[in-house]
Amino acid sequence: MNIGEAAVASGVNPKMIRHYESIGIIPKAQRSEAGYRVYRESDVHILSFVKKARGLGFSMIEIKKLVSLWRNKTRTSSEVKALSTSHIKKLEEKISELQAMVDTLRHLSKHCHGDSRPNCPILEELAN
Amino acid sequence: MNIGEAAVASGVNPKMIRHYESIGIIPKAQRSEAGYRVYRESDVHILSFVKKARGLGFSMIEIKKLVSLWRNKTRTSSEVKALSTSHIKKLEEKISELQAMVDTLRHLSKHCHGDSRPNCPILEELAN
DNA sequence: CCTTGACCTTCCAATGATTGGAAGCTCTAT
DNA sequence: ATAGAGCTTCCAATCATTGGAAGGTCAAGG
Repeated sequence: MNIGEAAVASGVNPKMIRHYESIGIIPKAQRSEAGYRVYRESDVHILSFVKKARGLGFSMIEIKKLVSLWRNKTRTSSEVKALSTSHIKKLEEKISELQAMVDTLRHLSKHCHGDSRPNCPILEELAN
Repeated sequence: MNIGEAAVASGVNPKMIRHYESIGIIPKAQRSEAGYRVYRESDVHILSFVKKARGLGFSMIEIKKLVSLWRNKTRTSSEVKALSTSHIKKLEEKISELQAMVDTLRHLSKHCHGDSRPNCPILEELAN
């Protein structure tokens, strides 16, 4: 499989596949005589894994750990769970932060006439 | 006021003040004979405005618009409200996205024993 | 056989907001 | 006079991703 085919098969585009290789997330692909990267099913499997993990918001560093845990048959599920739990915590902190912004903005917007007059509680709040 | 004093007064550190100047968020500060940036109360006021807007998650581009609306006495509150509303929408989309991740992860974590065994539904999910 | 176009390679750069450091100048206080 | 704090500019790194340029390779069709 060429990188383009692996990209279609995994849902990770060629640019990112090369990038993941360069930062060590995935092992260095074998090369054809002409220097083209060559992929097997197992490589596509790793790429799909990475894609799913990205979809759950894990950082590349965390994904590197997840991949190595996945590959390591002597891992303990507690290691995986710890990684997941701490990630959930970070996500929830971020959500709280964003929700607080929304709450503030909603409150301010509610009191903004939104008409042709210049008077606006949103700007007033920012200015104080 | 020097940049350091303006930083304390506004809560925006000197590095960021220079950065905001360089990208045109705030007007270019006047200079002392020695080339030091000199700030007045009104400059600090803008900086505080920017800081508050950042705290509400607005992007620098949006903040640039907000500052210009704030400075423009012929603005309409509908312009401000539109900016705020579209920002709220983006925030809520982000929250939904993060919440979906949390939901999935919580579900997977719940079924993960988190003990010394290697078996782990989190990895299994990522691998499928 | 040769050309065309699609694909591959590497390298460099940009995004957005922030932070860090280096090298060098200015100010203040001792 | 000198030390130390603060200022200046410039360059670089973060994080994940995307874009482009310049050049090599492959497969198909004339």
